[in-house]
Amino acid sequence: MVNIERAIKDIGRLKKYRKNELLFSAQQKADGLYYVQSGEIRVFKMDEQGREVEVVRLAPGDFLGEAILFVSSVFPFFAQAVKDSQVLFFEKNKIFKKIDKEPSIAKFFLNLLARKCVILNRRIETLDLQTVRQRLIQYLLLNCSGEQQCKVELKIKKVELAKILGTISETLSRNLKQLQDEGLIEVEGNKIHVKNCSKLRIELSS
Amino acid sequence: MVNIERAIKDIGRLKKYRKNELLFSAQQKADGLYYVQSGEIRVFKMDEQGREVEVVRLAPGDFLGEAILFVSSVFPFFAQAVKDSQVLFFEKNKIFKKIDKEPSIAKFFLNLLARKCVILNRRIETLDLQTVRQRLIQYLLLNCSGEQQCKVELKIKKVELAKILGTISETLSRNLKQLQDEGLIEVEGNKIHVKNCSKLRIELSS
DNA sequence: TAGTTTTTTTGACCTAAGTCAAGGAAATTT
DNA sequence: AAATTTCCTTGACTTAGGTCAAAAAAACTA
Repeated sequence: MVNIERAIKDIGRLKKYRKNELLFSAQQKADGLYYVQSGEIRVFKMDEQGREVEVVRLAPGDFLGEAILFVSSVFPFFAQAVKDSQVLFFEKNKIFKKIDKEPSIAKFFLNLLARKCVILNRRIETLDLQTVRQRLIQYLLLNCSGEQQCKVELKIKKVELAKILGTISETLSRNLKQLQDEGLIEVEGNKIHVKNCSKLRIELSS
Repeated sequence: MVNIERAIKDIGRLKKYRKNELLFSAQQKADGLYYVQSGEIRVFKMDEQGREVEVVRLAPGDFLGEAILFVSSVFPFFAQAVKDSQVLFFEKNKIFKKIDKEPSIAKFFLNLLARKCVILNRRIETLDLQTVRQRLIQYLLLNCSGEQQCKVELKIKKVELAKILGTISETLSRNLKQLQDEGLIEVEGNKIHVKNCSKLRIELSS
């Protein structure tokens, strides 16, 4: 697997973007995919009023445009560097040529897309839960470290977490307080200590 | 592309299931993927209380287990024939061997997974909309036929549609009525005539 | 066609969660 | 350390949408 990773990076071309620079715009032909090496990339859409609606933020290690590439069309969103960033750009033609010669490359991308599907499915399952409380609990359980020490350290702002959970910061704040009052968690800044995993788990499935 | 489809079907093994028969159970090792040729397959999970929670229903032409296969693990759900059904079963090993010899097969599956990602993304976008009304409008706009004749013929029960929209049938019913009272649509059984597409489109993006 | 079952709609009621507005608390900047 | 800005929490209010119960309408079955 290590060799494959290297083989793949070999086809990539290093690109550097300064803060606020656009990687690409919506409607632009998707002629490749990106891999974030450093920095931070903001992916967003634009609504009819011209307001920007953030879709996701990418950290080092994340891919961008994998799915679009293999359905061959245009990007449905914008991508912009939030900080100075380095990305690898993989040209569509190069990838396809490489796949023809090297099946393991194909398997790498198959695995990449499959994992993406799994992540998206999990996201849908979360959004399908009715209450913010349930979605928050699910988030905590999925993100807390090992069985014993159930701790979650938020690496994003609470406004962002609220968006992920399909709600707003006020409601998130109230729900966190509620769970704390019930003695189920302990909130301290951006660290959340889950005190009763099993009780939370039971609540999710009832 | 036709040849590829045929090549793929060649690796598949025809399997027949009678009504109510299980294709596989949760936790069972995912050693292949399925393609529905005829009949109807119900995919569901089981919660801690042993209640069945339906995930999706598959019609002829649908694939099942594509994503799971390429992350190599166990099925996270059950699959059961709702009617007598015929499916093609593709063994994992065979697919992987074929991919090694035939890159176009790899591309077929890459495309399949990529399209799945796009569908899942669209689903998430829908669920991210706050109100049932918005989600319903989005559904109508995405599913109505050509520009001129904006008609939607529901091929599923309204209870099912409600689930897709992340709500319940009562709320769906009320929302349909509301839109009708506003003169935006005309409901007649399972046919919905969208009378003012542009007005609906504007509402979505405000 | 009458009877039975399934699906959809309607009504009354209530709670989760959104909006608006205002304080606090952190983090940054000067 | 004071001043700003950004982020988070709280309170009062309102509403979308869920629950329960029952009626109406469709779809089957005999």
